[in-house]
Amino acid sequence: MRRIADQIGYTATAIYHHFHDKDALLNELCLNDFRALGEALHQMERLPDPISRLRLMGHNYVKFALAHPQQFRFMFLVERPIPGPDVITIDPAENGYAFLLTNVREALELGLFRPEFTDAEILAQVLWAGVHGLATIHLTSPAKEHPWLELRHPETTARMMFDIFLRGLLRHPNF
Amino acid sequence: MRRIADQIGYTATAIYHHFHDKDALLNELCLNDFRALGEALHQMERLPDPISRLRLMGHNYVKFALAHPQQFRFMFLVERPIPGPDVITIDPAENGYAFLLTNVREALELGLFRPEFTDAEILAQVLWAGVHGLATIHLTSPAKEHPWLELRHPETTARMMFDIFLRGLLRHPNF
DNA sequence: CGTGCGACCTAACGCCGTTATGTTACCTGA
DNA sequence: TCAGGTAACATAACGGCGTTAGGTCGCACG
Repeated sequence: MRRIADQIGYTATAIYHHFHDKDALLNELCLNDFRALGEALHQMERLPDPISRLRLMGHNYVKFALAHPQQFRFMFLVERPIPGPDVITIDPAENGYAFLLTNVREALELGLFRPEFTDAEILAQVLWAGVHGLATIHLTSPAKEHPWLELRHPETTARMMFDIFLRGLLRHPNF
Repeated sequence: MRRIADQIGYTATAIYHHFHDKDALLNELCLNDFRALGEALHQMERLPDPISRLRLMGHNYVKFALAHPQQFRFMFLVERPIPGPDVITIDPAENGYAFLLTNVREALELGLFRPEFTDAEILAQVLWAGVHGLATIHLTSPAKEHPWLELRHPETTARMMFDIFLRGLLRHPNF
């Protein structure tokens, strides 16, 4: 808090007139990052094909994590009292998960997936887990330090992951 | 450190005679957890089929994370100076990733995967990312607090993830 | 013109990791 | 046998942290 205060030209106590405590401040900053991620995800030329949109979303997710490692770590890897239900909006334009869900639903309704897949929620979570795990590993792994782990280029790995996922998911894989 | 010392019946400074600083102590504990994870992963009836082994490994990974959330968080989600290359062994029996890698290699050599897949390392990382992301999401998500995210049962999600992965990977999916 | 209030400060509290400086019990070699 | 070294602890204190109590100042408003 003192260091933040120094950087913005105030004393630490001044911050407490605007935020209840450190967590409240961090949550506010974190919420900002979530909005940035949501924007990064749905910021794409409005592709007609939901499958292409899913691909691009995954790509953007990994790209965001690698381009803004501090923010990503901050959003998902730092233990912090979770913000109340009120602060995270449900608008797909801002909430990345909701946006993912609508795209999965669209693909489901178009009958693009194999018939055994019917639950959009669980499919969305499988897809999210894939890219999230990839991002997390690349952000937290002691990469260069340990020769037994040769981390492949994240975007290449992501592309391969999408290929595997989609071949497993799609009724008629066209690649 | 003071609280740890209290719990073990010593003063905080006594700890500094056995560990250089707090990080050294935490790294030692963390290493312990990594060994436990490695053991949990390769602790399976020696299945003849590498695909079944991969499935079971993934299942065990998620199960470990959910059964020992503190340890898992501690291993992967807590920022901490990374331990030197010397402390993590390369023996597949202890190192979970190495064990994953050998199983992927075996499946590759048996020609179980589609021909476009040749790099064991990148395949292992895709598989790891999947279960790791799933575990991470379930350990860090504000789950019940946010109605817009209906987290499905992790083991069910994991099974569906394996099905999708394997259908995308295998030359002859038999399910 | 007085009052209230928001924005900010100084000083201090209690907690934390860490260190300087003992103290004690035991082992070891002449 | 005993002097000296050493391992295993302790006490007291340091600096830094988040946080709070209390005070100052300027401005809006009846």
